[in-house]
Amino acid sequence: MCPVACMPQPETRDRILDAAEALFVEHGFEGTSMRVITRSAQANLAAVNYHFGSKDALIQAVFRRRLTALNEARLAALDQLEAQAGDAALKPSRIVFAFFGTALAMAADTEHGGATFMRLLSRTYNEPNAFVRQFLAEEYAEVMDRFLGALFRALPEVPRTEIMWRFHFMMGAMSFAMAGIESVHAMAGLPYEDEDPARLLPRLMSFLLGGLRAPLADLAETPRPMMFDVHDGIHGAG
Amino acid sequence: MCPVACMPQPETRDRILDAAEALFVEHGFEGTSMRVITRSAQANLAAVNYHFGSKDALIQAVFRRRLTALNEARLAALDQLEAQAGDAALKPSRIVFAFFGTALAMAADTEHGGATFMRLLSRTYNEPNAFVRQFLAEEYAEVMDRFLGALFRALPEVPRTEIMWRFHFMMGAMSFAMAGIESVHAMAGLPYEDEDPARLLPRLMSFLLGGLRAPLADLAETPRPMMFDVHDGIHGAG
DNA sequence: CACCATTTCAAACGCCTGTTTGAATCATAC
DNA sequence: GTATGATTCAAACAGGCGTTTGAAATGGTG
Repeated sequence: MCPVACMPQPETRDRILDAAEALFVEHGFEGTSMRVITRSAQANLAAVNYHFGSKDALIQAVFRRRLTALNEARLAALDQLEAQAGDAALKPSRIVFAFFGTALAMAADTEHGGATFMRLLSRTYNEPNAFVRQFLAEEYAEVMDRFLGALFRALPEVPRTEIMWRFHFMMGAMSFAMAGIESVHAMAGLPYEDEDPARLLPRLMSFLLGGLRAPLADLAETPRPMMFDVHDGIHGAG
Repeated sequence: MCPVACMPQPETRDRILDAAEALFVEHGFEGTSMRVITRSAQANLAAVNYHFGSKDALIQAVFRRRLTALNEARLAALDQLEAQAGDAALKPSRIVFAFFGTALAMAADTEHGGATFMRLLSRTYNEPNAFVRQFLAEEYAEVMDRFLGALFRALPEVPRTEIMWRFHFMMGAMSFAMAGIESVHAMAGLPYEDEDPARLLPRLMSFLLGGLRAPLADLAETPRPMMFDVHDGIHGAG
């Protein structure tokens, strides 16, 4: 029998989690077979089903291992903000920083695997797999609720729909930031120049806050003519 | 023999392309089998290999069918800008609009399948599958080169690396814009409210230009203390 | 009509998938 | 030493995968 004291888990479990995390980033969930995972983790094929029950449960475990900590850190940062502010209104930039700065702090942690995980997480936000999507939605529910609510209160004059969209846009920018600049270099046919990851946070924050503070779009002022030219161009070519 | 009465059903090739496009959006490339594609297209299983050669070739065909037109429209819009400007410098906002406005114009075209395709394209930008990634990079090479070059010339005082990063961030925001607001509603546990897609373009453009015009980040002014608090929080919890 | 290229079709191919099984191994407790 | 539960292991399972095959059906042309 194994008493609660023997928490030092057999390391097989963790080796599998590490291997799966790295392989999922590289080849996606469906593109990564259990045989590749277990071989990479130097474990037996049946070990995944023994320790986790199924491949889907393994995917959940990979996320839960780090996502719980990340979201708790986010909530803690928001708690601290609200405690400091007292009854005063929170600055939107502080709220944004509490959410995205926390994520980038984990992404900058290359030693404990946080960087790998954040690349996986950002790539998974729009995962086609329905099971993964619902799982992520549940994991994010509380954090989203708290941060959107804080932004609603901080920007009472801005329509809530507008705030949700801008938060969505910010998530997209962060997602691509996590993925790295390599794709831009590749698509532009440029050689890849290594970047200092420490510069990513200020770069992204500056961009995010610029977008958040941008004047609200006035539908009447949209430059329609060019829009329609382009539209016709697409139809003509297609 | 098929009399005139029987509907002029689109050719098998096109039915397969349409079915594959829609299914790829929903379940990804690896999650969509040839059997599901051909059944959905009401075609024989062997039809894909007959018409396209392989599943990979089908994926390429799905993209090429619309991506070529999209990128040609983008280049045409940039050509027009440069012709109008003559020797004068281009306004960065115009360049951004030529790139992203064109994409959103296609995304707004729900009747010809442009909307479906743009959702697929935006999700595929960070595809793990190496084959798809390289194919996309090649398809994008010329457009990326032209637009980045235009931005470099329009913003000579801004470091090129900074411009590339911001362009990357903008791509991320657009990618999530294409995916729709549903995920935010789902993650926040809110009911999904249908949105007017016509409002998406001004919303996104306002955000993108706000981000593009944001002051350049000053590394020295990064709010370090909070950053480290959060960082420690993550380590402590993990 | 026959001819011929194009397209469809059912069936099979070999390989890979996630999962299960039952025995072997290990570590600990009595 | 032996009993006990946890873990590993090789082997097999049923089923799905992309692809190939060769014959049947189709449609236009001389």
